[in-house]
Amino acid sequence: MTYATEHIARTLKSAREARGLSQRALSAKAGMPQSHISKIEKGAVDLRVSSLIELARALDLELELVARKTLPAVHAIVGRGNESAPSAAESSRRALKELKQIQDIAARATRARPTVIELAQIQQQVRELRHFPIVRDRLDTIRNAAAAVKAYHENTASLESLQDALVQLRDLRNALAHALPTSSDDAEMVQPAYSLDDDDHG
Amino acid sequence: MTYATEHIARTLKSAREARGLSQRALSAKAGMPQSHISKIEKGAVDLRVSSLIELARALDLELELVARKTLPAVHAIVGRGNESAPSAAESSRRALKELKQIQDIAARATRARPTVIELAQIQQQVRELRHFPIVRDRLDTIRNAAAAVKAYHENTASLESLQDALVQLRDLRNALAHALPTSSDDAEMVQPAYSLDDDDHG
DNA sequence: GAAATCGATCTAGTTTAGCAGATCATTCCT
DNA sequence: AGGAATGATCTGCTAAACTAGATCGATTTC
Repeated sequence: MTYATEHIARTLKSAREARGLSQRALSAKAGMPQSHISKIEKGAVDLRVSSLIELARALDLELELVARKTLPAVHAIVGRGNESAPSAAESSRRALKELKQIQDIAARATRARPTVIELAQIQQQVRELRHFPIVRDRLDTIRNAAAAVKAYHENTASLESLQDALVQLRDLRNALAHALPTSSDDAEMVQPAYSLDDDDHG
Repeated sequence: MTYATEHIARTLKSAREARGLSQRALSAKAGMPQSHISKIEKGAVDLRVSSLIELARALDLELELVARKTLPAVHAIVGRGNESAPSAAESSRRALKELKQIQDIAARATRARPTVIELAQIQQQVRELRHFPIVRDRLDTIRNAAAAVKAYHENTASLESLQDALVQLRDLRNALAHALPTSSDDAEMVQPAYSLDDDDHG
């Protein structure tokens, strides 16, 4: 009961944050009180399917019932590999913390200088990066970017260095995205579309 | 509210039938009263997520929240095309009825002669065939198979003709399965795996 | 005709999601 | 110090999911 429910809760929460929505903003979109969303994301409620669908729709997500046999293929597309990799998850925990820092600093810097669009773009990149399992050897890139944003915020660095950081983050995101198992690659490794139900000749 | 809920109801029902489970058998597996399952499959209730998950698990299904952008790719794997094709659905209604007949006759014949494994295999084939959108020009194959099973059941045909029918059904199933959009075919038509969230540079 | 199994439908009772709306502690910005 | 926005946490209240279990008509088999 608790495991799958919490998984959904996490998915909803991170989807909301990835879109930069507050609980209140989402509550308006989905047509339910913010207090309820808070409870949902904490896994404190066992929602009804209609609520889950409404919430998912507001987040550009869709509810699907997939055969367990096709799960690997589906996850390859949807992008999982997170909670199935227990050791990799640990290595990316530090990266997540770092990303969170960048987000904070960038948000602050944006309020100080709202005209600098690079700051918004950096926030966007970071938002997306939070969804990839970051490998250790890429952590430096993130640290460098964090330092760059901080330095720019404190007026000890030029706009150029900020743009550099942005490019680095974008490259990292694209590299990670392409590193995911693509459909063309493992099209033959994956469960074919026609063995949906049971096995033959039981 | 109603649309997506009913879609889930249909999915659950056809998954149960595909596995040859009765509502009572499923209720035992999922740990809920048969009366409740009946209501669920009729779309008369707005279930809680925990119930949906329990039910799905009992049917070897898994609940997934997928980004709307990846829906075409996911459907290519999971296998849709059913309810999205309104005209093709009509053409396969007759086929479904025919399949249902084969299932009935084969079940009866099996009880009469439990040692004939071909009968069980035919039932299995039919069970799987029910999940494909049958095109008109394949209907004859099904009709022929139905006649063959009936004739065998009534002792007016040999075991050989029954085996022929089985081979025909198997071939049909495989042909239909391969006719589905395979991953290798439209791998490039499909949403790439890396545009999960929003678009860049909003 | 009897027995079994199927899905649908009722009764009655308990639990809980969901709503409306207020409150609170944090945090950040002026 | 004040103001704005964040997420978490309360208070009723109502609607409905869920439980346990019995019953029903239809099929099907013996």
